[in-house]
Order: sequence, then structure tokens, then C-alpha cells
Amino acid sequence: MKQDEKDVKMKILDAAKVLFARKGFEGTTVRQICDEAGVALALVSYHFGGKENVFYALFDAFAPDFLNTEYELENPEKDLRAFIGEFVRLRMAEPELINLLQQEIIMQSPRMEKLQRYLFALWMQLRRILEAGREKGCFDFESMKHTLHFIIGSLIFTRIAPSIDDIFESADMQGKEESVEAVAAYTTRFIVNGLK
Amino acid sequence: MKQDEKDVKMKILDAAKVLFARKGFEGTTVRQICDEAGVALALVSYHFGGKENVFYALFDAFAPDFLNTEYELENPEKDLRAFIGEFVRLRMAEPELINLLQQEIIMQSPRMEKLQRYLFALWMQLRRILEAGREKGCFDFESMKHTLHFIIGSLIFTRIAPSIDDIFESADMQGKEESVEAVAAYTTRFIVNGLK
DNA sequence: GTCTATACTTGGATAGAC
DNA sequence: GTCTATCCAAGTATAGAC
Repeated sequence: MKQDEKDVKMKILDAAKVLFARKGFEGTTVRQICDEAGVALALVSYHFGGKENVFYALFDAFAPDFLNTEYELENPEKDLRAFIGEFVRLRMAEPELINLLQQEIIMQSPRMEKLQRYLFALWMQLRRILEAGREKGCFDFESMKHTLHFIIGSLIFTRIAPSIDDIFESADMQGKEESVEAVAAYTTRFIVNGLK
Repeated sequence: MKQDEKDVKMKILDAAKVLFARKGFEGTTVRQICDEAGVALALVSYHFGGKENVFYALFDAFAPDFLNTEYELENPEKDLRAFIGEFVRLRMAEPELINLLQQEIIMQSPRMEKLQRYLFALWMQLRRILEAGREKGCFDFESMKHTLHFIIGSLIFTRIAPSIDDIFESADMQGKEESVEAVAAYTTRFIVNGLK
């Protein structure tokens, strides 16, 4: 029965993750979540205490991966490459979560206040890497604020429109599979060059 | 009376623009729009025929600016700089609209289908500039799809969180005003370098 | 054209049977 | 723990007075 409970909670979280990413928090109804999860309407309230808590539980379930590396700042370019690599890995492992996060950031939703708990440290790590790199002369940029936006924007924005993306996807890959390493390499190259 | 009508429609559009950007399309109610605009609830239906049409009217009202330049592709780097400059100008003139657009792109909302009418040409222009630059040897990149994402992400993403951005804002500027030209210059530099 | 009042629908959350 | 049935609040849209 403990197994069943976890099963249902997980089914709800999985369904909510996809729906929130696709239709937004407000655009998703508890009914849709429960239908998709194949469970009764009442179970969201029972297990989580409401729709909003499902949202937070989503990040609690996956957030530990957000921040597991400490950087030495001895070699900022190496640190930045590692940071980008980690972010790309997370993004490709949990695209819906990154999608949802991006939405919430953009609209400065009231839910962001609690999410900042996880994110603040992440942005600060990136900032420290940039600062260290600027002082050591390996990065060159003028505005810290805009540079952070450029980098995070490059890292986080992964969709124009399915119809358009598919055109380029097939032109790029010619049927080959797209590996995480390859995407990380593209991303690192673009960002690191942007800081020269 | 024609003046009054336009006045009310404009008041609704202005209110909707801010609210949609901030709370999303689904998160915004017609009541909020009308309250903010200072008009009666019924007027959204009367003038626009529903909430969804307010959304489209917003882009109809501002979209002409989206695409007013043709590029010769003789000098792709110059074209790219011009493209970025135009986008940054639009973004700083209409931040709410770009915000809203970004949300809709990310969640692939059903409203995107109509919006693609305006956007498709824009993305294709950027793509042509990149292609031309790649052939002429002034740009170097591997994946067209990801490169477009990087560029658009850098152009469009302008917010982490007010509390965080403000820290860097004041550190960057030390009280000075931030000009459109300066931001366009930062952005151009980051993106153009990223393509080397 | 604009307002107030209201009809109708949908959403979140709970009560109570199992 | 899970279900069905229901309550209540909130949303969109309209009817009808002015």
C-alpha cells in the first residue's frame, strides 16, 4: 500500500509535469491532471493538498539535480563549460520542467518566490564564474546583467515552433540521432565565444 | 464618438497587454482586464467578441513593426547586426508583447498557429542571414536549429527575477540610464562573437 | 456605446460511501 | 486510499436598461 501511494503520487506528478509545461499552471486543470494520470479527481487534494502544491512537489522531486557541483574558480572557462554541460544535461533529461520554469520566470509568477530558493544559488554560481573569468582576462563583457540574460536565454530557450524546428532538425541531422554531448558542445561553443 | 470607441478599445488593449504579459493568457480574466481599463465587463465582448480576440488584436496592433526591413545578404554580418538592433528596439519599446510572445512560444499554445503568420517570415529572415554568412565564411556554426535557438533565446530572454536583476543593474550602471543603443551593442557583440 | 444584472459553464476542493 | 457526487467560487458571455 505504501507502494501504491507512491505510485499514485508519481502518476499525478508525471501527468502534471507534462500538462503544466504545455498549457501553463493556470491553463491546466486538476481534472486534466487526474484524467491523464488515470486517477480520481479527489486525489490531488488528498495527496498534495491542492494544485499549487503539486507544482512545488514537482520541483522538490527534481530539484536536487539543480545544484550538485561546486566550482573552484581556478579555471573559469573550464568551470563555465562544466556549468553549461550540466545545464544542458538537466534540460534534456527534464525538458518539461525547464519549460515550466521558463514560463514562471518570464511572467514572474507568484510561485517564483518559493522557486527562488533553488535558483538563486544557481544564478550566483554562474555570476561568480563570470566575475572570476573577467578578472582573469579569459572573459570580456560589459554588463553582468545582460550577459547573464544572454547565457541563460541561450541555455533555456529550445523551441521556436514544432513545424519550424522540424525543418532544421532534419536538415541538420539527416536522420542521425542528436546526442546530449553534441548539443552541449554546440551550446558551449556559442556561449564561450560570445564572451571573447 | 469614433474617438471614444477607439479610446475604449485602446484602453482594453493596453490593460490586456500588461496583464497577459504578467499573468499569462489563461491566468488573466476578462474582469481584470476591464477593471484595469476602467470599463464595464461587457465591453470586451462588445468590441472584440471575446478574450481570445483581444489577444490577436494585440499583435495586430503592434505586429506591423515586426517585419519592416528586407536584407540584401551582401554583407551578412551587417545584416545580422541590423536584425539584432531592430529586435532589441522592438523589445525595449514593447517589452510586454515580447514577454507574452515568449510565453506562447514556449508552451506552444493553440494561439501560436495564427501568430506564426507574423513570425514565420521573421525566423526565415534570420535563417537566411545565417546561411549566407556561413557560405561566405563570416559565420561558423554546426547546427542551424540550435544556433537559431541560441540567438532567439539571447534576444528574447530579458528577465531572471526582479530582485536579482536589480542587484546587477545597479552594479552595472551605477545610476546611469540604460540606452537602447548600449543594449543593442551588448547583444550584437555577444551573438556575433558566438558565431565565430 | 456603455452600463448593471444575470445566465451559464467550468474549476478547485470536499463529503461521504466503499 | 480511492472513488462518485456535490458544493461553492470564479470565469465568460449576454440580455436589457439607459
